[in-house]
Amino acid sequence: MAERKIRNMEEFAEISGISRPTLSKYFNDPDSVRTSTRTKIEQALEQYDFRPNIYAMNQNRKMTKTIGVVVPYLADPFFAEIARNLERQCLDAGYSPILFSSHGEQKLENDILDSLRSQKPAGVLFGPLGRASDRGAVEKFCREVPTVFFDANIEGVGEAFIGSDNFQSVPLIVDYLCRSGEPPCFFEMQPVNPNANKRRKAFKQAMDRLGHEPVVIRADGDGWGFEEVGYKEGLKLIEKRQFPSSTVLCSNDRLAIGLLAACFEKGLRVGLGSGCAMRVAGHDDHPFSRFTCPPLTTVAQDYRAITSKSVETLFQLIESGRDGAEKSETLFEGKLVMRESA
Amino acid sequence: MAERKIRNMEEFAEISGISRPTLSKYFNDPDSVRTSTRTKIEQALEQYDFRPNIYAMNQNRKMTKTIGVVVPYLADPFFAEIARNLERQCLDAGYSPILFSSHGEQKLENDILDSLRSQKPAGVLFGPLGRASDRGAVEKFCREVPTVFFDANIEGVGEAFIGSDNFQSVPLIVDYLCRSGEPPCFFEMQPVNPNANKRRKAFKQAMDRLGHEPVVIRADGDGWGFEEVGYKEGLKLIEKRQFPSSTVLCSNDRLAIGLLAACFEKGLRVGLGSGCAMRVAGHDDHPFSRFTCPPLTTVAQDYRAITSKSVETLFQLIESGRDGAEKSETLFEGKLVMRESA
DNA sequence: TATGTTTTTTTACGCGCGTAAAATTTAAAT
DNA sequence: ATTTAAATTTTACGCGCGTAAAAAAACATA
Repeated sequence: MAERKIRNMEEFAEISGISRPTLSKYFNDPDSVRTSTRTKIEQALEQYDFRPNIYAMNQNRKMTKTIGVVVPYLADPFFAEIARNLERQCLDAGYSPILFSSHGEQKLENDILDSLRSQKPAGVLFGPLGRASDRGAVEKFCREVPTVFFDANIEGVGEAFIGSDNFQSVPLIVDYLCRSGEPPCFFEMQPVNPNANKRRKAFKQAMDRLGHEPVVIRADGDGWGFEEVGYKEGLKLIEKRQFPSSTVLCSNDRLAIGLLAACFEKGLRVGLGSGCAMRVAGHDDHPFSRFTCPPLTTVAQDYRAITSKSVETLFQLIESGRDGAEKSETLFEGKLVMRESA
Repeated sequence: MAERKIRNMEEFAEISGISRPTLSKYFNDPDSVRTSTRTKIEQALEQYDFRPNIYAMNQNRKMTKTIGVVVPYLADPFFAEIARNLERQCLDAGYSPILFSSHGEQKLENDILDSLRSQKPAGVLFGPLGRASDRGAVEKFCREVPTVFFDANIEGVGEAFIGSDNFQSVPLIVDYLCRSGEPPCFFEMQPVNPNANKRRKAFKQAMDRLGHEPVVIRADGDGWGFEEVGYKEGLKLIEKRQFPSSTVLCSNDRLAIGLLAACFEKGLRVGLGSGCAMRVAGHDDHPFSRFTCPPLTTVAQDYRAITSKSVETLFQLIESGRDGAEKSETLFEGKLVMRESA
């Protein structure tokens, strides 16, 4: 290594004995040059460690090798995990992911889209805020940049959506709860995205099908501090004895975590055994749900599948060009995760 | 808005009536032009929405407006929170933060530094892996890019370090635990960074000072799956009745969360009241610690202060240039957070 | 060896903007 | 009104690389 400092591709062409245009081709796609020249380049690369100036590279390329990854709320480990998987898969495919979090704020989401647009990314993997998203801004963005939505859909926008099949996953756990004890009520908060709405609907359908009255409790509070809402509203409801059932299916795990804290504070034992006053279940299999007290029964989203499919879909889109095909939607099934809370 | 599509600064100069070099100045620093011209520009900007090509901008600028933010493990909400604060403060100061997570892997951390270097950032806010960091790679990086370390220090590298004063925070909670019940033992895992070591030392010192035997339990397991380690090792220790004290001070909250799960599973009631078999305390005031069962007694890191100071320090560094000054180190005090677990 | 095909080299231009220098205008101060 | 300082315009060049076109070289095939 070392020897002379290489300042640009011109100099690297000199010392490697390969012409600059060929080098340019190589750095754009290593497989686009003959193997013999490729090895020559890579040998020189080991000796002199040179990296082309990314700014000069991207300036005239119609398409960069950048992939934008946008999640609605990064402080949620669920999205952190998803982001991590998406990042890695982009990296493996030779792209450069850049990660953004909207932190639950519309303004931030719009700013991200703006700054993203000016980076001319090859494509974007977009987990939108949902209800709080600025549809107009998102539409405009998607017209310019190939976009795959995950987690939450925005109808009619973007090239594809990959998510979970709430109409499969929710009945799954409703069935389980009904056959193992008192039929559940549904505990939700102000819906932040379409998933929340679908889960409520799916709950109602499933309960109807089983011949039970579907009772939904809507907690006050909004934003992305789900645990807080679950806790505070849980406390209130317990105090007023307003839970219509001792079995509570929460719209998501984070809400359930908050509710568990409330139950604990109120001395209500949660679980299935005798001596338990309540059962609490969630949805998503949040990374921390294994460590709640008691461990949370929930239905796991297949986020491996979701991330893989999202990335694959985007790459196909990028390689084949946007051929005006209809938006594709892929939903993965959830798996019941039985733990001690219900 | 709209009318004609502006393709570059040249065209924007035409329609705005401002010369291109002045526009260039404006986009680099809006305050560097006369207010009258500034308003002219901003009026035109509202009409025609034009954004200079970032790649062309950064190509020849010696210094970009980019700030790298690197955290060791983003799936940890503690770091997610820190990252969020850092991001926002960079944004507010007119810089563009780009976020990276090393996901606990040295290779990834090195890759990040590599890709970061090629982006010529104005500076980097760096939360290193710690023990797993590649000192040589980090040193090399810091020679090229102004770097402020936070959370974990790497001695002798970078321009500044901002973190918590473990030798204040740990005695704080040790004192509390000792005066409110049985003196604690210290539960740690393979240290991932200097903080872990310092906390152990601080524990020993504090116990010595109070005239108690300082007993440390080292859990097997490494990596960043702290809850898992705390849970599994906790189970083992409880089964074998090897906890030397019924009061356990954990090296951090995530470990404590795992231990709480183990206690719950083993039917050990945690808390201070009568009828409680154990007391468990943590360190950091992790965002989820409020929602554990029971809520976790811990000592809060002042991450507001840490992030603010980190960003301020970096900006000073950037503006004043690196004048070979000695590395500065700032430590903030922790605050005792008494909840029900101890 | 001759032929056709693929790859590389040579040459040359352009991208969009930074920036330096000199000329000019504007604002502030006397 | 005059002087002085500061900001802006004009002009011009350069950054590092993408990329197109034509010429040359390398390879494949018969």
